[in-house]
Amino acid sequence: MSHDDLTPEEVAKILPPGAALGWGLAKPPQRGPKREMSIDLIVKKAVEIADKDGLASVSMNRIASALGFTAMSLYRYIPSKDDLLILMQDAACDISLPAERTPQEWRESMREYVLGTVDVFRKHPWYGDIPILGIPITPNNLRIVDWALQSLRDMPLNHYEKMSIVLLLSSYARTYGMLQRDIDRAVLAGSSEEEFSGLNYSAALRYLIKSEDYPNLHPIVMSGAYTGENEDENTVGNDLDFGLDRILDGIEQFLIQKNAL
Amino acid sequence: MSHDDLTPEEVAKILPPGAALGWGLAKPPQRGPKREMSIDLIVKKAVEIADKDGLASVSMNRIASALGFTAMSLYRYIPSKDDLLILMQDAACDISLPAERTPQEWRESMREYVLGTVDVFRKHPWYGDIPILGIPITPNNLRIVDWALQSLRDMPLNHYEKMSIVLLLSSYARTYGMLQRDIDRAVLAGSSEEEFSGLNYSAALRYLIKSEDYPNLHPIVMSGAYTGENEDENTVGNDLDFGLDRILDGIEQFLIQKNAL
DNA sequence: GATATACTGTTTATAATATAAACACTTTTC
DNA sequence: GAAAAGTGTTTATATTATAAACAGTATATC
Repeated sequence: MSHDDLTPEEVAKILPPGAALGWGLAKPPQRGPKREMSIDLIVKKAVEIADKDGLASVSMNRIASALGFTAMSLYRYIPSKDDLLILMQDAACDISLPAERTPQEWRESMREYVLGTVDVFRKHPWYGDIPILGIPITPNNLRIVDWALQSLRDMPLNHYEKMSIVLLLSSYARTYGMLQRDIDRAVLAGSSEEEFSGLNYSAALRYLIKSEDYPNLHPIVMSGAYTGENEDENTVGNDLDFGLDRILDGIEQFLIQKNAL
Repeated sequence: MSHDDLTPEEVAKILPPGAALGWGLAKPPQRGPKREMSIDLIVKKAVEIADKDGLASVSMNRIASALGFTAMSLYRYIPSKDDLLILMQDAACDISLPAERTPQEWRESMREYVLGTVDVFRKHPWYGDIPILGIPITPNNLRIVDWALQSLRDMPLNHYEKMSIVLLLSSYARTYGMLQRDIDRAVLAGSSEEEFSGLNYSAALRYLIKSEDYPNLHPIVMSGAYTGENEDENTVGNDLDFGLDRILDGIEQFLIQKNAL
């Protein structure tokens, strides 16, 4: 249980093939013709296509054609499309991390982490479309987890408390990353931010939302706040910052209660 | 802007077809043969299939076959699969809401809302697979938004502040709903909860996570806390409750600051 | 009652998907 | 030199959403 002496081959067998490839655990072939492609090249091209045209446009054929090969050739490098997705996900997590911060700057550090993670979703709008099949186990993804933990390093919290806080932050980052991405996407699709926020639907909602059926929502729709009209009257400002401030306040309460501050 | 006198037909034109159908804004056909199906029947069957075999198994052919018709017949009722997805989403939101609570019980009320929303994801594991294309605009979905607002009704907050808090809660519910669903899914797929939590990968991670590369994560992986070994040593308990408590604490701070309590 | 109109469900057709199987080559190992 | 392992390609399969054309049916208007 605690004494583990595994060979790289054994480790590769435990992990999903895509993850094993991400860790570079596949030993290069000894015989046969020289390879004309590489895993990196394939993943890079797949990411490029996804960035430009979305995850749905990433087909084996499209990738291979862009590289000047046939679809089937890719299977000599990556066993399935699911494994390719794992590799793409990890590639998107290959970001440069900011310098470490002092323990007193835990709030800034956490904010930096959340904003940095949101950025992954904005840079790679397809990132959130890949389903989560488990906890992070690929190298770059884990590097980000390590980054998130940095802000808590010297706090008198146990491992589980630290992980729960990181999970809370990463969840928040994921949600807002996807929200932000959806807005970007709607804007790009030409439907404009107005359509996304619901501005176009204002009139329809005013007709449909009766105060009998929706007593609490009714006044908000009527005021135009639900669909984001009169954005200048919005005292809250950025929703992302608002929610993040509440979460950081909540964490602060916990840290005080734990005598960690 | 504030004086809107729209006919149902005009409202139907503003909304996406799926949403218009959800609101019952399509006038029944006047001529032609009697319809042998109905929108409700189709959506119900689609939900049934998705619940059993996942969203990917919901094809026009599969739905129609299950009802004893051909795939193309469905297009006489719903113009596209995207519109069907909107209707499925709204159908999943057709849940029974608990009794109202007093203003002092705002914490319980919010908790109830979050847990109720998480339940939608667990009951309909496909729910989170449908991409969000904008703010809620369908009847049952908006009923849930109305429910969430109830806890804030008598608080001295403006519309934007209320919506931001609801967005924070609903985002949290979404994240944990999907997380919970992913765990359920992994268990169902036979890979067992252990595989999802990463227990199966413990040995591999202990080999891969070097303290030089992952200084903050290293001790957590080595202790087994990352992969959830020794769950009995976990002092935090349920991650969902932990994060929710932090968020509610953060909201409480905000309410105090606003003299709302 | 006749006819035009609107609507029904069906059949046929299309382009795209992941990937399995068989193939002819090529490089290394024995 | 022969065997083994690996290369990229060709061919084939089952599945997808939905467009177009069809024959039949119920209603509206003459």
